[in-house]
Amino acid sequence: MKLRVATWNINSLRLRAPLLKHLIAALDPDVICLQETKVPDALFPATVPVELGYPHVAFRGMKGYNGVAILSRIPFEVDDATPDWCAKGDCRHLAVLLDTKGGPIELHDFYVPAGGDVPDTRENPKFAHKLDFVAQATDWFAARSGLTRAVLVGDLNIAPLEHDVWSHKQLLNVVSHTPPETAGLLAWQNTAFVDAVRHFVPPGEKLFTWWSYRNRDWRASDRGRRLDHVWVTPDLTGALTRHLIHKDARDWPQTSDHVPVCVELSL
DNA sequence: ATGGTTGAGCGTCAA
Repeated sequence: MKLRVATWNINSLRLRAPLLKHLIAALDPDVICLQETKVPDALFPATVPVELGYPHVAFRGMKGYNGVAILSRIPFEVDDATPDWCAKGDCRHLAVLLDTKGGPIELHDFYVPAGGDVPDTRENPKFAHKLDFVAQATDWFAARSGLTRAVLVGDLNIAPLEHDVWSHKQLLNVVSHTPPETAGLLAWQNTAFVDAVRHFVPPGEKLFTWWSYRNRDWRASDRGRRLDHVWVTPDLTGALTRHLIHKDARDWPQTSDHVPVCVELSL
């Protein structure tokens, strides 16, 4: 069977729910993982996924900030035993077991803290939180050695490779591409995963999923970063059939500053 | 070096 998993930082689900039909038309995903839904669970727009053909839904949200959701055509079971990262209760992770042929696929949807502006843990508690979050996630996956049939997606808010940013040199001291962040993210990845998008695109090629709102012409300036990721456990690399970074989404009316990223597996 | 824009929800904070 074919399994397509998409991830998108939607930057307010209620505001941009109408754009999901464009995402579905372009990518035809079986599962959609969202971040920054910015909606408390009690106000989750429950009819939206059903009307789009995604009747299986999980969400973890709060007022104003953060929030993740998984919309699926495939039935799943929610893993309720995931950690409360950094003991903040801030709705940055959902894990489900997808009911796929050949056994369940464990799917993680993460929204890693952005980390504020100053890349110094003493001056900036948000940066410390970001590094702590990545370290805790690293430890948690490291303790689950031998993990197989797992997919991890999300807005990880770190561009780990030199060509994951428009200028490696100019961003080395900018939050999202500093050495402690990139080393931390790669350590996390190396606990159990391979980078499913770089499986298709060589590391020497520029690859971005986010362009700031603060550029008049995002495409012309092209000062992007690859903050959104899809990882798979090594046993699934042979099943990877294609990837899609839907850059055109950055031109949708009133869109997110992130674009959807999608990977297809043939299981 | 600085400023640039957007969302939530009405103060600013977060990104």
